[in-house]
Order: sequence, then structure tokens, then C-alpha cells
Amino acid sequence: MSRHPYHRSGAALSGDDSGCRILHADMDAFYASVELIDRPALRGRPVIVGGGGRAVVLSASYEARRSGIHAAMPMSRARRLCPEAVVIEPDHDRYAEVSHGVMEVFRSVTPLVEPLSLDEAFIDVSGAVRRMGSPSRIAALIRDRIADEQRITCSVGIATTKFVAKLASAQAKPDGILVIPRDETVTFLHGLPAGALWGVGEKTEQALGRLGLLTVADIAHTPAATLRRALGDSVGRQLHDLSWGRDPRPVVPWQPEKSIGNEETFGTDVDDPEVIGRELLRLSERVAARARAAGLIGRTVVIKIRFADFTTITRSRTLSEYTDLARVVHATALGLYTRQGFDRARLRLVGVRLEGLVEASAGHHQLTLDERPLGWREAERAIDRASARFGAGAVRPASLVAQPTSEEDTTQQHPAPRSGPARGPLRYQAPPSYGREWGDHPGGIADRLSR
DNA sequence: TCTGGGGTCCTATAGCGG
DNA sequence: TCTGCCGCTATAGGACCC
Repeated sequence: MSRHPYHRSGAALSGDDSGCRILHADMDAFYASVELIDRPALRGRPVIVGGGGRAVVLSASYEARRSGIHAAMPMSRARRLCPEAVVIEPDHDRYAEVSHGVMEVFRSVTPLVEPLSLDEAFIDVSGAVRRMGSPSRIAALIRDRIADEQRITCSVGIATTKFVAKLASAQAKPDGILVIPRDETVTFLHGLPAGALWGVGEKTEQALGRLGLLTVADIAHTPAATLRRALGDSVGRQLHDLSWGRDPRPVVPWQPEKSIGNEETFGTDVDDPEVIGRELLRLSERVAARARAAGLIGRTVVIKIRFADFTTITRSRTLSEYTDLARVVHATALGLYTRQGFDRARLRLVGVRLEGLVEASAGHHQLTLDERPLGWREAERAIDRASARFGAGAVRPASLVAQPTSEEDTTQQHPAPRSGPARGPLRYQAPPSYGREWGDHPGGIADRLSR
């Protein structure tokens, strides 16, 4: 595959990377590229990765992008724009697997790797240049190894700060390297539109436009106080700093998770409180299982409701005790939902999130008066072990077990159950194929797997 | 044209205790 | 006792990022 070292910008051609210790590496059209590894016959054709129904485009090959398709575009529109495109359902496990290989390449250079998502990371090469050569040389090495080992291409930006390195990798795409030398940073930045700045999305760009600020240079030459008044203290200050290339943020290899959430858009809008209650239960199950898997407990439960007209609200409650139990998360979520009295409003989406996370080992959990020593905690941990052995969903609350009929399949990937109470006590039960022994009774799964 | 799902951070507001 | 101020916490919403 072709390489375009130092392409495009005049600044890059000088290639003076001394002092440029931050790399930003970004896989090119990551999901689509991974799909092409296993389907080489599709190379050169427009490929879109995304789901059906109300899904959006997750990734598009560069051939598809030429038709105007981009990530986050509704799939329905993408199909219209490019009817000949090959549409592929996303396979997140596969992307995670390739991502792991990519991150390993980065970490073979230095432990100072800060992943931003599955397909991109900042790399601080300060400690690696004596051993491995200049930042440009390290970047070339990384790109070669990823191409050889993972069979995908990536672009790398090299600069003195994270923010500029990220802009550089975007400019280098696809399959390129771009160095922004220290003394050319401001010139590079000032040639960009305001929307290129980190933190400038649609709304902020509009606000800047109303002030007549269309480029990064415009922002740089506006007094910081004016920006702070117009955009708020934090955003105003940040944009002014970034416009002059000031970005002191270090590369941080690990940061604690602050919240865990799951949400789901219904295939068609739903107004049945029973269906919504069951969905809240399913989401609570997933959230709590993820918290337990991560060894985290949380104290604030947030529900998110999106109405048919797309207006979105959140409601939250902070508990007196930390929890990682689906039973507690669900009861709280359901309480928040029913308290609103939505009266059969048509909902497009519901979500559940657990915030205020701390390490479970930190000892924040206290037994409440009605909590048995071998109770729900052990039952849910046993379910985790069953899921690990027999697959996710091997054991589920009884109200989620029954098979749906097609017309009741209201969600995109996860069928809503046919019947069963959405509220009341949670009873865990295995699907019929697992037999009676997998129930939640003494001697059943909770008991046996906790031994 | 009809808008996913996972997050983080910031701001405003309100209540509370000192 | 009342009022104002301050800091803290909880809550809700919004913007943004990938």
C-alpha cells in the first residue's frame, strides 16, 4: 500500500521533529478496514459498517466517503446516497481483538500510551528516542508493524502537544505521517477553520460564527475575556489557549472510569410501561454486570429517556450505599421512571447509567439491615460465573426469559420478552434448555457456582 | 433526513448547614 | 431570630468526542 510521508503541508516537508514528543496514531476507517481483512474481494468497493433500522454509520471505506457518507450519518440516508455500497453488520469483538494488537505495538515502544478509543491513541515517545530514533522514525516503525501484523493502515501526527498531534494525524489521512515542527505550530493552527479546535462542535461553531470568528486565527486574535463571556469561562479559556498551541495535558496511560451505562433505541417507539420496565431491567443487568466485571461500585443511578420527538431528559438518584447489584440499580431506575408519570408517552430510547464509581475493594459497601450474608450479591456473582462459562444471558431474570414473538421484538438487537412482570421481585432463571437445576433455589446455580 | 451508543466535562440551580 | 454569604452536594441539561 502506498505511503505518503510528510505529504500535503509545507510545514511537514521540513520534517524537523526535534521536540515533537507526542504522537497521535489513528487507524484509517478502522471498522471498515478490519472487515476488509477477512473480505479482500471488497477492496476498492464502497463499504459501510453499520446496523439496520435506526442505526447510524459506524465506519465507511474511503470509496464510500466519496459518495458523501461519513460516520454518524443515519444508515437510511447512507444507503440512499450510495445504493451500491456493501453494508456490513458491526462485529465489535473482532474490532476489539485487532485494537488489542495495535495497542500492543504502541506499548512495545513505550508504556506512555493513552488510548482514546479502539482505534486511536496518544503516545509520548520522550523516553524512546534515544533507543529507537527520532519521533518520525518511531512513527514509521509503528505504521510498518501495524501494516504487517494487523494488515490495516494508520496515520500518525507528530507534534509538541496532544491537540496538535491529533490535528496532524487527521491531516495526514489516509495512510500518512505529518510532522508539525515546534516553530511552525502557530502557522499551522491559524490556517484552520474554527471547527478544527478540540471542543468546537456544531453549537460552538455557530456561536463563534455569530461573533464573526471563522478561523483559528480569528479566535487567537480575540481577547480571552471576550471568548469567556461568549462561551463560558472554561470553553473560552481553552479555545484561546489551543488557538496559540498551548495544551499542557500530559499523556496519561490510565484514568479511572467515572461511569458505566447502557442505552437502547427501540426499533419503533414504545408507550407500554411494561415493555419499558423490562428494558430498564435488561439495561440494569448489563450495567451491574459490567461494574462487577470491572471491580467497581457506584452510588448514583441515572436514567435517560428520549421521547419520540427526540427531546431527551435524565433523572438521577444518589443512594445511601454504593452498589453493583442489578436488583438495586433496577429498583432505583424503575422508581425514577414511574415517579415521572409519563402516562404512556411514546419513548424512543431508554438508558441506565451508574455514576460515582469507586473500587469495590475500597470497602465502601456496607450491609443493609435486610441484606442476608449470602444474598443477592452472591447470586449475581454466581450469574457472572455462569455467563462466563455458558455465555452472556445463560441466566437471566425470569421476566426476561420467555421468547418474544416477532411483532413484540421492539428493540433492534435484543428482543423484548413476551410476558412477565417488569416490577416486583427479581427472580433469576436459566433458559429452559439449561434444565431445572439452574434455578435460583438453594442447591441451584447460585449455590453450586459459589463453591 | 432523521438523527446510535459509549462516555466526559461544564454550567446552572437549588437546598442545606455553618 | 433573621438575613446574607459561602461552600458543598445533588440534580438536570447540554455540548462534545469517538
